[in-house]
Amino acid sequence: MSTDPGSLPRPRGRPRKFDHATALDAALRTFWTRGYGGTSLDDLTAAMKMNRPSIYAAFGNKDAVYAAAIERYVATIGARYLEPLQEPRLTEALTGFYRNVIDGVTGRHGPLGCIVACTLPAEAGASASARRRLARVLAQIDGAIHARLAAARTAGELPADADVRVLAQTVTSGMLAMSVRARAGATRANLGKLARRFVAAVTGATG
Amino acid sequence: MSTDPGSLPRPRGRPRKFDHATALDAALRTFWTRGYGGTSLDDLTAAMKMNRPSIYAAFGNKDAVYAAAIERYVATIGARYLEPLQEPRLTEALTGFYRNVIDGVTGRHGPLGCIVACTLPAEAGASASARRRLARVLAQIDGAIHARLAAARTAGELPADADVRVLAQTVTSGMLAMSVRARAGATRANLGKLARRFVAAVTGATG
DNA sequence: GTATTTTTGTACTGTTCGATCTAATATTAA
DNA sequence: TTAATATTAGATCGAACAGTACAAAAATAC
Repeated sequence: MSTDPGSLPRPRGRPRKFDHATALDAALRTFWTRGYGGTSLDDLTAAMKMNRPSIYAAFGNKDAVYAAAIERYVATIGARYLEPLQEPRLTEALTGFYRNVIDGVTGRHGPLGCIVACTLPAEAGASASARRRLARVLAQIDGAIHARLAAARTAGELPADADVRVLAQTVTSGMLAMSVRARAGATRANLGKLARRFVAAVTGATG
Repeated sequence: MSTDPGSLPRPRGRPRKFDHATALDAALRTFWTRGYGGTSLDDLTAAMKMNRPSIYAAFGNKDAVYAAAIERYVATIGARYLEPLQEPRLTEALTGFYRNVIDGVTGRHGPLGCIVACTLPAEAGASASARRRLARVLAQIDGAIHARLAAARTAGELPADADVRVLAQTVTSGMLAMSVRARAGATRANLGKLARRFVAAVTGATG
């Protein structure tokens, strides 16, 4: 789409050598692996293939790159986790959710675990902004799952008196735990069993 | 007990100014709050009230202090979490487990969350030893709960075909998630509801 | 062409990092 | 008292850190 002849004319100065999204993905991977404190600007310049002034001009300081990386993770990989929630039947929606989570945290497409569950809590202990960011992301996921469970309750797939707020937090909790376990080296098969247990616990099936 | 007249004679040189356990507790609190990468040796000297050479003589390097702090956490606070598992009835055992977890992670006796769930995963992404340490602690907790669930199954409190291995991982998963949620500011009341849901999910009660 | 604008690449800033060297200090043993 | 021993305290090491100044480079505008 950048080669669209009808798009805006090229800007004035020397053209950028980097692609914003590609560079941010590289930064994401680095923070995801090494955490915030374990990532240096030399690590970032190497991974992003940008020199320091370019990074500062494009993103701000190190904190801002980390924040942008978290947002990128949520908008891309996190969003993929939530996609299966649109499945018509609740059991399949939750099973698909966990399937995508397990696929995302077991290292096939990136580092082990999830950048939110594995690196943000470490920063949240001393940084109020990190704590707020963590709370916001958790609330976002809880909210998305809560909406799906409320719909399931309306559809009669859950008891009318089910506390869907707590159930939604239970589903998210399974995801957080799987992320930490994957970071420790848990196998896909093991996490799959755990996922079935969580699905059964929420839908009420006897697992 | 250090004033016991029958104890060993005082060692030869200048007496130590610090108490080992007290200094380690101070280091634990610091790592727990700020994470490994966020804690500097200046932070440690200030918290432990020891100068650098004394820290190095007593513990080794920064990594060794962190490792000792994790072990101290597991042996003291972590052990307290597991104590209620000795309750005769499974529901009370698990309820007590989560009660102690919530008490431990919501900041009344220390920083928010748990040093294992909130700081170790960040290091585990780039450090094989941290990953092994994380895996070992998780296996330890899973194992303790597994033993309790196996006993409950024998006692008829769980179905004979219950997969107590996965159920144990489910219980631990609840703890991990509560730790991360507490780090983000979750209230005791909220975590209490979540705990009841986890207990019900494992014991089979309809929650 | 020439001027203007924006990015790049390198060198550099002062600071902070983990770790150590050295000497003063405080105890026991003889 | 004297010697031996172990810890404390402060200074200091080279390396790594986050962030920036500055000039060369590469494009557009006129």
